[in-house]
Amino acid sequence: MSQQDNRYNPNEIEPRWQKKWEQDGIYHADIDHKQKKHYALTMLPYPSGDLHMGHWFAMTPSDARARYMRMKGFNVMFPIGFDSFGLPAENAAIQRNIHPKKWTYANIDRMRTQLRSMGAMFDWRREAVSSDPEYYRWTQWLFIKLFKNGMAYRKDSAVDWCPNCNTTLAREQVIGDDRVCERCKTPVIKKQLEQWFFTTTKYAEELLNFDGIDWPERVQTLQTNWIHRSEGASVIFKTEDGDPLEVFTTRPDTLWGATFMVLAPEHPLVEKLTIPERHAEVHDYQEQASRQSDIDREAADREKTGVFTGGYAINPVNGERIPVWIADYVLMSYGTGAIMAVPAHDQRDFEFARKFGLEVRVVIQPDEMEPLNGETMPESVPAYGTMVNSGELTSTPADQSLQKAIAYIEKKGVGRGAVNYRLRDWLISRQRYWGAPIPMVHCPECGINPVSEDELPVLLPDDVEWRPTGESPLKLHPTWRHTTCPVCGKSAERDTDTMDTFMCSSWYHLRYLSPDYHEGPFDPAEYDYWMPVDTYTGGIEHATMHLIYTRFFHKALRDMGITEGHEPMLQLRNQGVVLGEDYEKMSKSRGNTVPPDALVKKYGADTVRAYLMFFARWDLGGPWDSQGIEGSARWLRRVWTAFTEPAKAAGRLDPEVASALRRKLHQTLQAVTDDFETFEFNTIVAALMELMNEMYKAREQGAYGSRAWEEAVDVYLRMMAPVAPHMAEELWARLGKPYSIHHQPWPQVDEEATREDEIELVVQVNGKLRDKITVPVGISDEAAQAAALASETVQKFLEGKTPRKVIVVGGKLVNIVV
RNA sequence: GCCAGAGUGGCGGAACUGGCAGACGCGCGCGACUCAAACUCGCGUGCCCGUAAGGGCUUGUGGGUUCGAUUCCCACCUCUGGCACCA
Repeated sequence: MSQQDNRYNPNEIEPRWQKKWEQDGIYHADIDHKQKKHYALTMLPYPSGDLHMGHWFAMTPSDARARYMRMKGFNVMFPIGFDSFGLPAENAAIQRNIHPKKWTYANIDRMRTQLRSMGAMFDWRREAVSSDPEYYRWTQWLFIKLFKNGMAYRKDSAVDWCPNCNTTLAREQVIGDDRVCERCKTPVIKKQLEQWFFTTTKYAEELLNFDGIDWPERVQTLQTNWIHRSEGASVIFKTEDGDPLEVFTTRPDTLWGATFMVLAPEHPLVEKLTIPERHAEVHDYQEQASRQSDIDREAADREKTGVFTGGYAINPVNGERIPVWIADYVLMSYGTGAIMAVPAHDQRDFEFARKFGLEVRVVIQPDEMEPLNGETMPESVPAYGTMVNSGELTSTPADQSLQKAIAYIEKKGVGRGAVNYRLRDWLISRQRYWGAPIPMVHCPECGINPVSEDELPVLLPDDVEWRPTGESPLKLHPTWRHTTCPVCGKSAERDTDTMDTFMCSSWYHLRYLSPDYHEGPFDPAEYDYWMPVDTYTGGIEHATMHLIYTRFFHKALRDMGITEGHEPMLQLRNQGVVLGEDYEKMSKSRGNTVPPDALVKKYGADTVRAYLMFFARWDLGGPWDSQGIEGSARWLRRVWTAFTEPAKAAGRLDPEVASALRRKLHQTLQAVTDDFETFEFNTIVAALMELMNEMYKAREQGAYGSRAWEEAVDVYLRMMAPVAPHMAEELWARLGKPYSIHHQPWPQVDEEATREDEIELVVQVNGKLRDKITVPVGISDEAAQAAALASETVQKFLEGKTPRKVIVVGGKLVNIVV
């Protein structure tokens, strides 16, 4: 072979193997009941145009892990697809006057090529594209199923609206302190609209339960906080007219301290409660509140505002007549939109009471405090204490007050213990074009009914004006919305909204099972074999969106008999974010993006993969370092040289060197195996680098060509195959080993070989390292102690004093205390 | 304010169950190869004092437990993320 042929040339090697793997279908995952299955899933990408570093960082370690599992003997399915409905396609259409479909599918084509360049083990036969009619047909079918089972419903309410995207958003898609749109970061506003919702709240309690799934603590916390369960009581007050006015409270033991009530300005009873003299004022306030953005309205430090309706309500525990106010600090969207105000024990109510001169009545007296005085107290006491001024319950101690209060209201029939959640139902309607049409028909006679299943999919028309007007583009289409009622057959109108794209991604893991299946969303045989997903990888930013939706979806489908089991994904692992070299988030506007394509061209995919696994902890991510990648490139070149060029120092091999090589090899194998299990990719590469350094030394000491060397090469290539699949395959082939390395089993650790026969005994005097002595493994504690005391250096530090105590840590360390 | 997560050399990061802090890599320094540069290879590289031998210090800060703490406990500081007038 010429010098030229021998050089490591990833640009020649990588496409060649990719082509061969594809031709041979070596990554096809088919049902095989003789093998244990492993469904490895990486979050599907949105086809935004180019694969960026974030995709590589998410996918290549996931791929390496999937490859490892395959070598461990699992039948691994690692599918890929595209979450291809969504706003960017429309925005591109508007900016560049190109059809969203054309833009999307061109991007998909480009990204397929880029994804192939990663050399991942994707089974492309299972690719699913959510904007394909054969995909969204089933998205629509699932919508209808949910509707028929009472889990999709319409509601008129104040919803979040993004004025830039011109569409409604789900509560989860409004983010941060300043309540901005998840996609475009524009502050959202409220609009009163009738929209479709899914009953996610029905599963609030179950979603809090993570038993049986191995998900990061962090995600569990985020979801738990998001769902925000609070325990308390629901209590029915009555207006003077006798209308029930239900409130939720976490402190039913403070009911006797309720000195007024506050309703959200939008509360339906406001109109009726308001006396004529107050009508104008109340109306003005309602107007003002409705115009305010959520940012203003929900700013916690804002001074309380509100107006008195002139109406009164009756406190059911003591029959007291208390004034009813409206204020924007009470939200229509949480609880019942009405609260009982207990100013003595709630800071918000306290501020409100002081501002408007309302009574502050103490009903809880903390045991360790001076008696509280409602008139003079400077702030509320959100307390734990003995009940006072509370009728029959006066003197109830703190630890029983809640329970007694609930029993009391239940006995009186004015309320009951209740649980409330912050989680809202999932708003699914979007007033945009590039999404799955909601398969419902509005008939003036028969109401709203689903399209009959055999007419699915309700196709998205190509010829629309997609400019965002605030109206659904489908509504503006001259003919599309006109149809006939599936019930009476008379003319009727289609729903012109499309679905939130999170709906498409809530079940894509099921479509991967059988993307060409026509009898249902997935083939039950495939489902039975592959589901649930064993390992799911993706970004943490989806914790309260996609990951809640997909869990909800699975549970809803389970209750309809479509899926089985309680959870769709057993194990979840999150990767962090690759930052730019300036430590800032990579973005085009900052100009700090690093294009993976250029790096692949310069270094090869294997180097890019290796560096992405090596440069940071996978779960944390970190700043890119364009010099750092040289280290990974160097490593691979060293491997190449070590395995392709004969050593200069061939010859006799010292048995010591051979067993040291075997020891290091099997120790590394142990470490690499452990790290694959725990997703610690950076130390996998580090361990392989370390072993290579040792192998270089052994090579120069005559190990080359020996049995130990052959074993090391064989095991080394298998270990690196998940990380650098192309180079491993190429070297494997050059060494005349059977195709393909990716069909080889993961090597077995030889425990015997990992054992050291000598150790360095660490000797400390008063906890400080003073000497290291080489002793045989398995040395007795007595012998270790004797050896330590015999050390000259130790004697020097003992300064003739007698040891007070000697601690021997078996085969590791001796600490002499004087 | 509440709930998570994280603070380790010039930099990215390592360290199993409380036992050699700084693996591996980047960068840097010295050397080999080369006419030269790049590549490659070898050696060194936490900080301070010291010519050296050697010594002292060191995992955000301050305490504690322990023979011994990056690791456990308490308090605090900083950063990141989430939630926040949620009754």
